[in-house]
Amino acid sequence: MRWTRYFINTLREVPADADVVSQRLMMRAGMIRKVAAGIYTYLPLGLRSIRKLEAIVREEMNRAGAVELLMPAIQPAELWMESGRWQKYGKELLRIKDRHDRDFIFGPTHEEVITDTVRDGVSSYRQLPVNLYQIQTKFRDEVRPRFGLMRGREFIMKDSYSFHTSRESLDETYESMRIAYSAIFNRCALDHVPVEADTGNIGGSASHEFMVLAQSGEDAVVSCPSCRYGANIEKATSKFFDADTQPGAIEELAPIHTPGTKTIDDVGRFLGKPTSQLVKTLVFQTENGAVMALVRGDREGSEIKIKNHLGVNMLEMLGDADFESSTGGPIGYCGPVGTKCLRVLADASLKGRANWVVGGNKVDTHLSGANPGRDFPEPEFGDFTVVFAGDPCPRCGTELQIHRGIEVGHVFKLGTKYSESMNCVYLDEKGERQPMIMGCYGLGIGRTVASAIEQSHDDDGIIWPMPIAPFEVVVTSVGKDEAVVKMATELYEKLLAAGVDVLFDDRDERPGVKFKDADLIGFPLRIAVGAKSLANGHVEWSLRKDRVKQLLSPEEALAKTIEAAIAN
RNA sequence: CGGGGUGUAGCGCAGUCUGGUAGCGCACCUGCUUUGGGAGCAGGGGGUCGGAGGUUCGAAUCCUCUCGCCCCGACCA
Repeated sequence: MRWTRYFINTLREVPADADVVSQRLMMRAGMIRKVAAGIYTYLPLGLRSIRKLEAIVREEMNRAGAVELLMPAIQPAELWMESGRWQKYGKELLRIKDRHDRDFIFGPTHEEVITDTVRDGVSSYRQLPVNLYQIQTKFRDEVRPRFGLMRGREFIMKDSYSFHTSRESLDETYESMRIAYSAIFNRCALDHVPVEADTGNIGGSASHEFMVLAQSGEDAVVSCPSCRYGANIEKATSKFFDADTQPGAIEELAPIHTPGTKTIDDVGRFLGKPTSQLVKTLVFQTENGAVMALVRGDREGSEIKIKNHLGVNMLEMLGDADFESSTGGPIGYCGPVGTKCLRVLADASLKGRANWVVGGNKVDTHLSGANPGRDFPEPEFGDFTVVFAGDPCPRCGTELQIHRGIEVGHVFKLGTKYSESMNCVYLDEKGERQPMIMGCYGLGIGRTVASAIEQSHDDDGIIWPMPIAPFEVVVTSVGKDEAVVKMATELYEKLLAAGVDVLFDDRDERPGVKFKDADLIGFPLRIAVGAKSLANGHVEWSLRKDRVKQLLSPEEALAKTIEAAIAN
């Protein structure tokens, strides 16, 4: 491809609304163009990288035994009503009506359609397992789209769904998908880590996310530096020891006058005790009513963990308005003794501890010597707190670390959630109807490309990993000298003939402009042809990643380029 | 959904307070000079100032409504 015949528009200035590096560079390099919030055009250069990644994904999916199909972006509401997600999915579901006023949605994911497809096409255990995938544009009406391709409302995703007759079979496919995902990210030279994850809106029993570690990541990843433990902070646990707490003698329940101590820090200061020895009370509103969660004073409650434990759809901090009527105590002095809350949860770090200091459900009053089982009903113990950096690893006890990460892939064991609600069954060897056991596997295409840029760039532009670079090589002619143009054209044509993905910068521009553009777009290899070096029989060969220039004969440059390009 | 900000040429911005009919840089076109890391000079094209309504002799500027976009929070694949 010749630059002058292509469609590239690089920007010297950064668009004002781009705030992460991948978005800035993709916009400046002319790869994407914003059309509306979270909605982008993939310009020719950007589309090339997307297509290259898609090809890699197809290869690895096919290798893993998955079979490609393509489902519609638009889906009838009935399927979503059947699975129950028409109500549950919320405002992110982009809903539309057709001319007959019938309800449809733009698909954010395809569990419903694939389940409908498979229940129709599979009736015997002999046809299972099957693993189907597609690469397609998804729609999620995000509350706050941002960061370019990182969080769009319209985005390209690879999604696969597998159907099985047994847990073991699901485990096998799940494992093969995890291997395929790692292979894909490795081929893109992405520094990634698989971690345990919450299942969120999709549901199911187990799930892992593939995280690319990057400062701009929107997720927090907890990892252990010595064993392989890694988890999204939503899911992460720690082996949390409470060394300070010895059961000791059981005290009597006694009120303490604690005027003006609304926060846990106030109480700690007032009583002269570290907050770790106090109990913090959190109250949430759910669709079933108010719920209380008790955590150690120096820890933070995890809404996701609490929500999962309760099995509710809605969980939010209880507002001021109906606080007292729901809990029986004022804000700041709320506690488990005599509470009106329906359920009381307590973090595992409190288990076995005696003589709790808790809110007294009366203004300016706390209670000491509160003992579960005696002074208030035994709470439901569980892991309800957020892991902090430095907490002991749940597996080996080493201090955990927390990093920012970008979620580029997510695999789930769905079990029978959709097959049961949607009656997706097969006949087993005995002729009995059984729900299929399902798995699903998502991979964000645009997000992966953006992540590659997040991980690999410098002040001048993108440094592409060769496999997803829009072009592998740029041939830059420097000046209009006849011999230069002739040599550059010849090199370009030979590279083309050798099957190398090459762009010929044949523009009538000053060298500085061409080099700056080449660095910005980030072609992994560059051959520059200029009059001075050509007079000595040389062209200049360099890699984008180190920009070390080598003077080579045209033949050597050609051979080296072909070797480097074909190598991947 | 709450809070804050912003909308003027393809991109980055000034002009708005104090009303007088739109400007700068980049990009683009023409010419000359230049030519190995975003050239110089000269000339030129391009904007219903987000939209609607109002006030006024006159509105980018003041008022009302509305829409888009951005940030923080809440929420969430």
